Amino acid sequence: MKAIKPTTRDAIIEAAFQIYSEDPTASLADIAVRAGIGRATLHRHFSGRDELLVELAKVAIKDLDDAAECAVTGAQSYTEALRLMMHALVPLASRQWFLSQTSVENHPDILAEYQRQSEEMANDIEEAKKEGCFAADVPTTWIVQAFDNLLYAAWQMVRNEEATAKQAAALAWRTLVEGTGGHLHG
Amino acid sequence: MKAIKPTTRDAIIEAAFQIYSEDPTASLADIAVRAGIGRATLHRHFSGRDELLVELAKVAIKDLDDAAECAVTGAQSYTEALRLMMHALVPLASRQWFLSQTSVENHPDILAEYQRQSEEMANDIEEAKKEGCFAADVPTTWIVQAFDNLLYAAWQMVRNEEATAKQAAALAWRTLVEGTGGHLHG
DNA sequence: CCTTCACGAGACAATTATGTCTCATATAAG
DNA sequence: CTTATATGAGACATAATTGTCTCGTGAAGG
Repeated sequence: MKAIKPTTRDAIIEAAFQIYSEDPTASLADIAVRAGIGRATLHRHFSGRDELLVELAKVAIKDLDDAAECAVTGAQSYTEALRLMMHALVPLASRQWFLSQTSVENHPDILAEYQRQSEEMANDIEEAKKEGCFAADVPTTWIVQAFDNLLYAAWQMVRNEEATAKQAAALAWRTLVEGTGGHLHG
Repeated sequence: MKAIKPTTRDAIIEAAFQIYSEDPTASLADIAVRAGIGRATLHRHFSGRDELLVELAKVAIKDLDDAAECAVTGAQSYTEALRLMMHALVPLASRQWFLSQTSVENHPDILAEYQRQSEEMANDIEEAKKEGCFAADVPTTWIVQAFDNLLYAAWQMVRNEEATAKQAAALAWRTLVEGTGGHLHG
């Protein structure tokens, strides 16, 4: 029961993330095709759409958590940690996207994890504020929103092949902190 | 045939925009309920989902175009026009959202209009660059992405009742131009 | 060679979404 | 009052999706 080859399961999950970010109305058959497997095999790994969605949420939270953790440990300040997080999260934007779009609000433990993650982000931003990275008169909730959406913007740039992940992340961070403005406030 | 009361049709379209932004997998029955009408009535106005989607795209483009036009005419510079557009578009973010998400790419005229709109936006940003609003070394495509996504971030703030439309639009514009940074570049 | 096991393909039923139809009702115009 | 029209409710058929099942295959391991 547990000896299922992990790559197939992973392929399903990755395909689901990809397709969901492109077309949220996609059917399970579409996901199976994208994963390069048969539809029956998908049902061997996940009893149905609900179970798959819950699993996607769990994986998304774990991947994002790991990436964030990894970024934070390599930083010597909250400001630097957030900058590293931007870079680490751009390739995982499909996960972030899934979590922000899907209403897994009925699953209490996933909702709790999601909220904990959000609070952690808000906390990091508050600390970065104290370090002088963000202006004190800008609401933290806005900075969180801006961070998430600029992250998504960076991902779109990469998807459109208009920038590399590194370039896009740098642009997103620069925009968040300094804006795209010219010399007017130098 | 043409004497259909406009309010019912409008109610359907508005309900569809709302529901679509919340749950893209919603059924036509869900839209009918949200619009406060019977499911059969929806089919009297739109032959099916395809026709509804095309109509939504047309309405979205028109609403956005009107709002943008109105904003531009009241401005004396491209920079000011873009700032006014941000304010004008926040309440219409569900339209922007729909256009960016839905794949109406099979409909040639809608696709053409959408691209024309995108190019116009890119052009306005290029002009604003010349006015000194945006740094020359930032790609225009990124500024477009950032504008759209910060617009969406502002809309989320309003939806979460964490800010008024005016406040959120001001935050989005400030972030786009100056960023959320502190005193580091004052 | 033989067994096991994950898999793909496809048949099948159940569920859901969609599109069409009829009928009764309400409302407004004549 | 009468008529035209938009509507809601609901029956109905069709199509799409979903979930379950069986069978044959091919590869891994004994």
